[in-house]
Amino acid sequence: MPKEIKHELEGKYNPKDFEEKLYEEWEEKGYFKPSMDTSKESYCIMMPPPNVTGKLHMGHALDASIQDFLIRYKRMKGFNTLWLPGTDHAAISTEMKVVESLRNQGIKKSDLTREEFLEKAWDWTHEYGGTIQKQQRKLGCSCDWSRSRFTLDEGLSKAVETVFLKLYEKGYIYKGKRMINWCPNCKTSISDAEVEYKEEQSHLWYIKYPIKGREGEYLTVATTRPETMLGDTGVAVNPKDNRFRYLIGEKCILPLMNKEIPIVADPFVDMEFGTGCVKLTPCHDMNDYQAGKKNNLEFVEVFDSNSIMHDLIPEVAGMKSIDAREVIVNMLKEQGYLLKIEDYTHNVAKCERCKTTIEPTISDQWFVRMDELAKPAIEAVRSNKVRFIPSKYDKTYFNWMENLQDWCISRQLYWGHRIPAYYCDNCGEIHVASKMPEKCNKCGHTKLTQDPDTLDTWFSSALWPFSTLGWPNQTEDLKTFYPTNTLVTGYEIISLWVSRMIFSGLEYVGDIPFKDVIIHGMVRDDQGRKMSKTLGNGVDPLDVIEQYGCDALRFSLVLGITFGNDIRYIPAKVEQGANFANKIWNASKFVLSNLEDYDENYNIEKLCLEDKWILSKVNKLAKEMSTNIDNFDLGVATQKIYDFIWNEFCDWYIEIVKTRLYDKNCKTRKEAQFTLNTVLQNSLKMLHPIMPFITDTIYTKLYNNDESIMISKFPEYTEELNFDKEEAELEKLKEIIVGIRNVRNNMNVHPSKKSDLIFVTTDYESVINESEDFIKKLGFAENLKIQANKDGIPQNAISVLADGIELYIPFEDLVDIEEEKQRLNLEKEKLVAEVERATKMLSNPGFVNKAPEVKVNEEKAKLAKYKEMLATVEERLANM
RNA sequence: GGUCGCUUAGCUCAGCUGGGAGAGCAUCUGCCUUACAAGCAGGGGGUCACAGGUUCGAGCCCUGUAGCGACCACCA
Repeated sequence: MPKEIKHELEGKYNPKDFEEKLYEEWEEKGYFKPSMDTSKESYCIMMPPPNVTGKLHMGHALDASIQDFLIRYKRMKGFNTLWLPGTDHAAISTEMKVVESLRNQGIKKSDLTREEFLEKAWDWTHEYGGTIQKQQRKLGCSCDWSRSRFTLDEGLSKAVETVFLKLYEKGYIYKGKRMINWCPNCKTSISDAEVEYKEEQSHLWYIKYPIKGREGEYLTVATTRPETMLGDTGVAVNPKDNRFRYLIGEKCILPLMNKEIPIVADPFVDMEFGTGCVKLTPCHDMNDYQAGKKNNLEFVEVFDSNSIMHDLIPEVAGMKSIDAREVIVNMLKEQGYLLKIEDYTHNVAKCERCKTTIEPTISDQWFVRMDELAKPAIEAVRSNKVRFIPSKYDKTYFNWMENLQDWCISRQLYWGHRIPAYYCDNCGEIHVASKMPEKCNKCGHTKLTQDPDTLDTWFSSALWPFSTLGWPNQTEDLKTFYPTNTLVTGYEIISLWVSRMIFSGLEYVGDIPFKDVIIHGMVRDDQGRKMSKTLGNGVDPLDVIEQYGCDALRFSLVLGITFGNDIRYIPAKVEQGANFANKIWNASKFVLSNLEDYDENYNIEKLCLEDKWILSKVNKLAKEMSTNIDNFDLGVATQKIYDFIWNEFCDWYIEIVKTRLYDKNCKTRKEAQFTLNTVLQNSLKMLHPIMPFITDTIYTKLYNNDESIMISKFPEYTEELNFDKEEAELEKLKEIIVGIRNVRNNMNVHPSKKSDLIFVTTDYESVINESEDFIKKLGFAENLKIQANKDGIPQNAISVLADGIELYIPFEDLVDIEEEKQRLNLEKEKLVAEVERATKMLSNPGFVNKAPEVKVNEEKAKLAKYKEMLATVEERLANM
């Protein structure tokens, strides 16, 4: 039964009246779910999962606007469309927040058992997490919430475990001692990507290291961390450094420890910096670690993971390392080893989460060997199976993938996927399995303990494109939607996430995870600064929606967007979006109010010039927009539909057609109504992926049989609605009308003052006759006259010229001869310049011979036209 | 330090494989014309960072310079 539709819009444009309600309706009706019609091509986007702890920011709004644009477009194009949402457990980030909330209750993490802590963490997640998904609804995201996933849920954990076991079997996962970034506050290893550098004021301490067997000779090393000198096991110089070359292979004496350590050569040493000699502390510095391994140096730990000094010398044993520094510096000074102290500013590694200074530490961790995994992933992009848009990000990707270190995947956290490894309490044998083994398969001992560590949060997000579809099970969803089509994300996680999804998909599922990767920039404030808490310049998208509506925000984010570059959040652009929405609202209100007697029995043969013009335009636009969107030129597509609706449909067509609507007896009234209804509908459809709410609200009031614009068909180009001739003719009339407006504006004529219009033309008589009504209205005219020559035109009439039509406006009382002369002279000047330019181009043999013929002909036509117009102007001037 | 990018109207930005410089906002002028003053009609405003080069022709291609930015690496 068809529902009762009121074909009218009430009140002013107020997005709050309908946006939220409409979203609920869409969701209820199941429009967000894929059709699962397998005869149709499928289209799938996996939403980059925001952190459960996250709060919606402009970056999300941009991300969502782009993805929803593509999804709604493809859905309307008939694809079996899935946009799958979800959230990430965000290991360290969430754990920190939970720890903080416990602290506020007076509970320390160490007071709780692992199980108790996890219980608290889940409670916290259920209470505070997931608000971001509620917020995403306000953005109009048409994702299938019934398929929403969480990286810690059962299915995804199963995928994580499967991958871990597979990689371990293949020998790609191993456990080993390596130097990692240790955060003494979070008490976990963190990845390079989670380290940030901050400039800090410090000192350089210059210390004397005497050379063994050469009385009085010594090397001077400069260090920012004198306390680590107790763990020095070598001194390095550059092999090309002539000052020290003779000492390579010799030994020097480590002060305070009285220990012989070797002098080695290593090219990493910068001869220009400091003294050119570097003390090597392999346990507490990345470079020293590498150099230590290369040169087979001893590894001596100076302090433990809590920064408590080991008992290397009794004076500092048990102290915090930072306190030990003072003691050691004093001792060096007293014993005459300290040469000088210099002020020095340098970059210090900090934990991204808690801002604590990172301690490079050697520790037992799990790693993934990357060499074999990287190869096919590099090839996938090189062969264009996976495409970056814009393509310049290929380089970022290759640069990262070709210089990969093994990936440290273990974290000393509770919140995450626990590593499925079990150690025999007796012999220490490692068992990697999905369940705790009954007994040790080496010694038969029955007591085993699971590894306490969890996995890096990126380990699970790397599986996102297929774990969300049910992998490792061969589900219907997996078959239908994998590989997915488009990934939309920012450049900051190409290396952390995108690259890992690519090698994961290839390795585990045997196919790329997605075909196109759209990389958008960051949303910055109106001055180009990053939006940050500390600057307080962040703009909350929800506030913007509250003020202007979701449609306006979405419009502002995609208008003119070019991928790869950062964009600025400009409030004026949101206003532009709101104004646009308001314009559409009012235009639609007008259209609907003139459609009350709409009936479908219009006569297609009776379509007027302007009807064909606008139908032809909207028809072509459908093709252009599709091409643009298919090429991911979303900004261009948005600009085009905006221009069409405002500058063509509203400013011209509606104004033109008013005379036919107001006259109830007009013979072509029905055709006007048909055109209005059709063009408005098609425009709304094309705009829908950008501004979903207002378009559906209006669409359902118009005359059609669709339940919602969401499930209607995107307009397709059809040859039947291509009217090139009529388009050109109407453009000519527009030119004339603009000419009339110009004249009147220049002369300051009040709109209420009407005049006659005298057309001098032979070719356009029928066109002008047919369009008489609107030419009169838009041209402020009382009467129209058409004649083949200039007979009887008042001396002081003002001329307007268009290609093929001459128009005279007899402003008897108003025309000032001098003014008109001036105007004509200006016109003449312009035309002379045009003729000169065209002549010059056509007399240029290079142009005539080498430019495409079309261009040359175009230029010839222009020249002829300008010459003709110039002759007319000159004649008029002569007659004055 | 390595890599990539940016510089176009007062502001924020478009400008596709080279073929007469565009939008929005701001500004100026005239209009409350029965959808819309959150509007309508018109106007002004640009040596396309600078210097060379290629070309018949350069905002667009090449080289260099200056300023800005991002990513990666990180210096004891």
